[in-house]
Amino acid sequence: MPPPAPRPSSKPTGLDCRLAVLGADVRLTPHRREVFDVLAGSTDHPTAYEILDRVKSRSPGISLATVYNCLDHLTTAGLIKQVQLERGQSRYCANLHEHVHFHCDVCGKLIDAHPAADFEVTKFWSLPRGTNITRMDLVIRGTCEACAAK
Amino acid sequence: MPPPAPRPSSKPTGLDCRLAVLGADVRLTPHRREVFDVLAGSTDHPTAYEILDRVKSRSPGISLATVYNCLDHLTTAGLIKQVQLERGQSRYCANLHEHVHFHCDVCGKLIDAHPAADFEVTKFWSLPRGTNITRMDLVIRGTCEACAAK
DNA sequence: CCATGGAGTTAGAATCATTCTAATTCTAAT
DNA sequence: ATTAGAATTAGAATGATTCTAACTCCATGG
Repeated sequence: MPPPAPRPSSKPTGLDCRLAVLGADVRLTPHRREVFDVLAGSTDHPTAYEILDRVKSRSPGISLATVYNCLDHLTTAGLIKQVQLERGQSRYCANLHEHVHFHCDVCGKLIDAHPAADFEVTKFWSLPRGTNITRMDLVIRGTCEACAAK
Repeated sequence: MPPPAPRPSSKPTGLDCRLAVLGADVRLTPHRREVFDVLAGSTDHPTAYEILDRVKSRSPGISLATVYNCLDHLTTAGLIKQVQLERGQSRYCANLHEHVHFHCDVCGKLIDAHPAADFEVTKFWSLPRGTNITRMDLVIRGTCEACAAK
């Protein structure tokens, strides 16, 4: 069967508002908005389950499936980042400034590290000609201040 | 009860041989050896399950649990690296030269990228004083040569 | 205004990767 | 040979995520 004709994009009214400032293209439904707000108000890179817990205080009825759904939409739109450190749960982060992550091998804490100087991937690693780079995820690992002091 | 006295480290004989060249400290049992060999002979960063498949041709009886067990030991010993790109399966890599990974968002291919110049994390990202860095994992994302050409 | 359709939401089931458990086998040092 | 610790195993258990199918909501068009 033929693919369905693309639906004419509706004007942003009502729920169809967008975070224009950030150039993102998602409908910010109440749940998505709350998930985003919770994440924006957290600095500890919560897991999906932790986010559910925090969103519940405002929207008691929300389900984990919806949290995952919202997180996926927000990630696709570039409003948040998914951080995959190791096997198991993904963590999420709404720090939209350019940054990388430091992970303490001892206590497991995740710390944002902000750029001190401009950095160009291609200066340091060679990739096949024609490769198109869109972004990079850097995880620095070691022992954090507090754990190193012990 | 008192902790058991540390077992006197035995001399490497028989299976207790070690990959001295690499400075690793694991007993290389036949299975671990085979898992390592399969990985060393692969450039496609296989998953645990793919490794099982490949090892099976030599050791038909090996189980997935043993593959995971071997992979964990080899990873701990620093003989291989575990690469976590996204939710889902971990991938493994026996490229022991310093390198980072490029991941194609279109076809999912994972490519090793080798350093072209010396790189110091602390030149580019600021971390709290006292932080002790032991290693870093960089994933560059974008579109690979072949997919970009389309 | 009401009907329609698409997107959002939901609970719960299903899936998938990984880890655990308990029994068994192997290895190296008594 | 005996023994203790490590490795291995199958299968069960767990945990995170995704899927499914029903349901709701809103914007649009008749």
